[in-house]
Amino acid sequence: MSRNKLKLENQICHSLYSATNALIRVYRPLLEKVDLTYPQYLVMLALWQEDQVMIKNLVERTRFDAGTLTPILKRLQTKGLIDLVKSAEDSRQKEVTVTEAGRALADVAESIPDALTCQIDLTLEEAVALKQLSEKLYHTITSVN
Amino acid sequence: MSRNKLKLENQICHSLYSATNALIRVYRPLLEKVDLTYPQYLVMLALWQEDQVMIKNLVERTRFDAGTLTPILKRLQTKGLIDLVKSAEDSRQKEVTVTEAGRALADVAESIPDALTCQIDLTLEEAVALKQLSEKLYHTITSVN
DNA sequence: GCTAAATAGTTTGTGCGCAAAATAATGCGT
DNA sequence: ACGCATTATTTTGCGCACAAACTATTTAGC
Repeated sequence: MSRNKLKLENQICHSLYSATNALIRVYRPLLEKVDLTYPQYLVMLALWQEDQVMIKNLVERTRFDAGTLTPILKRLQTKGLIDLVKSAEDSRQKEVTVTEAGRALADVAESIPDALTCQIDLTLEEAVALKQLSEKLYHTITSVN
Repeated sequence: MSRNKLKLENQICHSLYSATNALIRVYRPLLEKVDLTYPQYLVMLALWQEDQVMIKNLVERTRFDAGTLTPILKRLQTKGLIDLVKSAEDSRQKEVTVTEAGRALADVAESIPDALTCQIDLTLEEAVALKQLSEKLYHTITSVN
């Protein structure tokens, strides 16, 4: 059997890729009630945990590319969910703050994680294993630098 | 501890999402020698296994949206790797065929899977588990319809 | 046989994802 | 103090990802 390694069904990345996209498709209707895309939601999750941080900090926590984050933040600002203020100490940096409206949105978002869990038919053990393996993959890849 | 469920580090999807993106970033330099993006590479993998198929068949096997696949196929055609011919029996359909140049590219692509494996530091068991869990997630999500 | 529904594929518009280049401000060496 | 590397962020350009609307063809119902 030649070219086994080139077989689509042997590609971990294809499974990971299609599962991720499918999962985000499940999120989409749930995120409609907060009017956020999944990447925007991730940024808000990070900010609900800790805001008044520089963009650099969000790059680390969300794992987004800086070039990706800039337009996302601009859209969140346009929606009135965050404020972006040039830092006084170091004017290269910008501080991101959640507005009152942005903070109020967290109440609406509270129901999303449970609603999602209902739609993915994995046991808790499977979910934890999947998360841990993904984390390990991410860290082994990004630490090779 | 309030809002635990909204914590970024409890989000499976964030781990999956960032791991997938990181993995595709590892692919990018490897795919340079065949001048393909990762999605284009996935389509070629599918076609190297079986071509002379309709686009519908590729939608199933690659799990790409039809609207995503159309421009990818157009680019592969522009590169001279595939031919697209309107079906004689059912002229709504198009048959996709790998050209000679497209088939020759498989020889170059042969080295990619091994090169990739070297860069991700997972054991075989972990890789298999990650793939199987991703597959299960994908299937439970997409069968809910 | 004609109309209505279904199917295959394309188009359009918005939003990432990211490499590479650009911009701007800070820090460092001497 | 002056130039030069570094750092933070933005811009540009291309390629997905996908919902929704559209086109063209085939199939089904009657």
